[in-house]
Amino acid sequence: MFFTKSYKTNRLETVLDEPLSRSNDHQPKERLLDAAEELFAAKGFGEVSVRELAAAADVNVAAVNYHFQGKENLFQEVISRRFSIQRDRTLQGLQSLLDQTEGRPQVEQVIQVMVSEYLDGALSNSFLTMITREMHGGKGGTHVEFFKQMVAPVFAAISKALIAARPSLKQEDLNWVIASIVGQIHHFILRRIKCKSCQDMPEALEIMLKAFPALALDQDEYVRLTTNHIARFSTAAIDGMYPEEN
Amino acid sequence: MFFTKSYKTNRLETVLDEPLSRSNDHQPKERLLDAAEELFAAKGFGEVSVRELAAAADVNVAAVNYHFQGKENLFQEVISRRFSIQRDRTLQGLQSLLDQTEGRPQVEQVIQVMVSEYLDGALSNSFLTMITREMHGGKGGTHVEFFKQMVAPVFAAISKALIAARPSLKQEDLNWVIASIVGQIHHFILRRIKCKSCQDMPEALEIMLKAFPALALDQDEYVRLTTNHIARFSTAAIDGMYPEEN
DNA sequence: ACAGAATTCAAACACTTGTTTAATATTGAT
DNA sequence: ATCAATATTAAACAAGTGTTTGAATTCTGT
Repeated sequence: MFFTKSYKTNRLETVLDEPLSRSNDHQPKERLLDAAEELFAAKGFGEVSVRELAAAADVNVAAVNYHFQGKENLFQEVISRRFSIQRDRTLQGLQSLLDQTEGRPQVEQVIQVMVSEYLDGALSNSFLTMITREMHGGKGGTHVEFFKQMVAPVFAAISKALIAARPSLKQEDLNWVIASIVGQIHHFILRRIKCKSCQDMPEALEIMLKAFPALALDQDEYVRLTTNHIARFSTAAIDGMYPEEN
Repeated sequence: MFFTKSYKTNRLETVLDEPLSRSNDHQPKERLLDAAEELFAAKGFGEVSVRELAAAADVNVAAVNYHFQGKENLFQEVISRRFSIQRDRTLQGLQSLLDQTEGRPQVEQVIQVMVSEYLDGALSNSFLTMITREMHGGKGGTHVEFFKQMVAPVFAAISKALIAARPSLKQEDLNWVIASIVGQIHHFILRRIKCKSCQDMPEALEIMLKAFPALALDQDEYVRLTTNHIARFSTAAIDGMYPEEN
C-alpha cells in the first residue's frame, strides 16, 4: 500500500532525484507534491484541504485526483519519495563510520551519525515532520509498512553499530537505549518546528525562546548544538550504565 | 481564553473532583466531557466530529453547543479540568521529595518523581495524550496559556530540585538536560499509546512487540520499568556530564 | 497539419462539518 | 399547582469536504 506507484507514466526515479525546490517552474504534478509536503508537514493530513493544496500548487482542484487518485494517495506518494532517501542516508552514514573505524567506532561517534542525519533530514525538508506527526496521530494501519521498511532496518543498523562500539551492550539493553535516544531526537525536532510555527506570534515565541534560547539559532547551528548535546548526554549515560569491560 | 469558565451554572469545583469513570449515570454535560476526553485523546481534535462526540456521550448534537458554545470550547474545558491536577501532582511530588530529603535529594530521586508522575498521569487518563498531541500538532496559539500555566511552573520546580541535587548544574545546562528527559518521557508514552491503538491489528502489534517487548506488560509494570530506565539513563548522563564537585 | 491521447478546467456532485432554530420536555422555587 | 427558567430534542442551516464530470485545452507522434 505504501509503495504503490500510482503514476500513470512511471517516473518515480526522476522524481526521487528532484531537488524539491520551492520554485514553481515544475510540472503541476511536482508542484502538487512540493506543496503537499510543505502543507501536510505544517498542519497535518486532516487539516489540509484538497482545495488548499491545489491553491498552493497553483493547479486545479481536480488535479489531485487526476494525478494521484485521491488525497490519501497523494499523501503516501509524498512520504514514499522522501522516505527511502532518509533511511539510506542514515544507513550509509553508519556504514561509512564502521568502515573508517575498522569496525570499532566510539559510542559517541555512532550516536553522532545517527542524530545528525536524522536531525538534518528532519529540519531541512519537512518529511520527517510529517512522519513524526503521523506516527503520533494517524490511523494506525498506515504505519506497518513504514515500520518494516524504514524503522526496522535503521534500528538494526544502529544496534549493530552500537554493539560494535560497546560489546557489553546486549540486544535487550539496546531496545531501551535507542528508544531514549530517539525520544530525545524527536523532542528536539518538534521543539524546533513548534518554534517555527510560532514565528508570527511574538508572545508565544518569547516564551519559547526564554525556556530554550537555542531555538533562536539558525538551523545549522541548532543541528550542531543539539547533535552534540544528545550525543554527549547519551554517551555519558551508556558509559555509566554499560561500562566497557576489559 | 483557556480558563473561561463558560458554564452557565458554575460547578467547576465539583467537576474537578469527578472520578471520570466511564459509567453514564452522569449528567449530559459530564458525559460529554468524559467522552470528549477519550475521543480527543484517541483521535485528535480535528478527527473527532461533534456528532461522534454526541453519540459517544449519548446526548443530542446540540448539547455540545448548548453547554460549551462550540467544539473548541469543549476541548478547552476538557483540558483545563485535567491540566491543573497533573501539574499539581508533579509540583507536590517534587516538594515532598525536597521535604523528605531536607533539601538535598539525589538526582535520580528527582528524575524518578518527575517521570513517574508524568507517566502515570499520562497513561491512566488520556489527558496528557491530548496535550502531547496538540503540542505536536495544533494551531499554535492555544499553547501559550498552556505553556504559562502548566509547563513553566513544572519546569521551574524541576530546575530547582535538580540544582538542589547537583549544584554544579547551571540553568543553561538544565534547559538541555530537562529537554532530554522530557523527550524520553514523551516517546515512551507515545509508544505505549500507539501500541494500544494497534491492539486489533495483529500484524502491526507483532512488529511493535518484537522491537520493544516491554510494551506487552501491563500498565503498572510498564510505568515502573520505564521510570526506572529513564531515571537511571538520565542520572548516568548527568553524573558523566556534570559530576559532583567536592 | 492533423488525429488522438493526455491534461487542465469550471462546475457540480454527494456528503460531512459545526452550528442554530424553534418546538418540546423537564426542572425547581413559590 | 403554577409558572418561569432550564434543558433536551429533531430538523434544518450554511459552509466546507473529497471526488467526479464533461467539455475545453494542450501536448505528441505522424
